[in-house]
Amino acid sequence: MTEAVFIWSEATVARLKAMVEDGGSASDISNILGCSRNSVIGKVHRLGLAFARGWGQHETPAAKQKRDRAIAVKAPPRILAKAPAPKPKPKAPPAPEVDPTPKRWPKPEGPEAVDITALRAGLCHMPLWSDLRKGGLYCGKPVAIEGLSWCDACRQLVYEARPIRSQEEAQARAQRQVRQLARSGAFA
DNA sequence: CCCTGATTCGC
DNA sequence: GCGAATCAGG
Repeated sequence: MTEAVFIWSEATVARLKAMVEDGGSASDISNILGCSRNSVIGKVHRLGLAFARGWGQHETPAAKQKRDRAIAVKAPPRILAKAPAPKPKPKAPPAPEVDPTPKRWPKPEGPEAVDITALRAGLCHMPLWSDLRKGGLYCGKPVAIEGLSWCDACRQLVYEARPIRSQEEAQARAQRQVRQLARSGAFA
């Protein structure tokens, strides 16, 4: 069995960047990406990036709650108390129109894509796939919650932790998928 | 001792 | 370039 070797692929680096920008800690990111904390710190350093908070600074509870809430876009309204809700429901409620698996990388270009000069709070900060080397376009879609760095679709991409089996296999699969998506017009 | 990020240095 | 070991602050 070939040992799984972690590789900083372009996609992985994009996820790293996004999470760093979002204020994620080295530990958080390493757990999600499946590598060591030192690996994340070292990579961030070599990329010339910086973590949102400085040295030894623990995330303030307020900031953490805000970020956690932003990440957990759904779920907040927990109704544990037996609310005497009137519960009208005169007619069949429409099913949630949320696509459970929007597993597609954002389009390389689009009407909302912005460059670094136009990127601002409230717009999705997700770096767009293959244009990283071309000067960098960002998703630019409005975010759902203030303080959030990405739109829903991009957030799901970033926080989708993948178990690492064979790196070569994973990369080959990813490249195959990208080519197929390109052919099918997913980026068009 | 927990957490955090920073730095070094052999690979 | 990578990251374990080590260092340093909260």
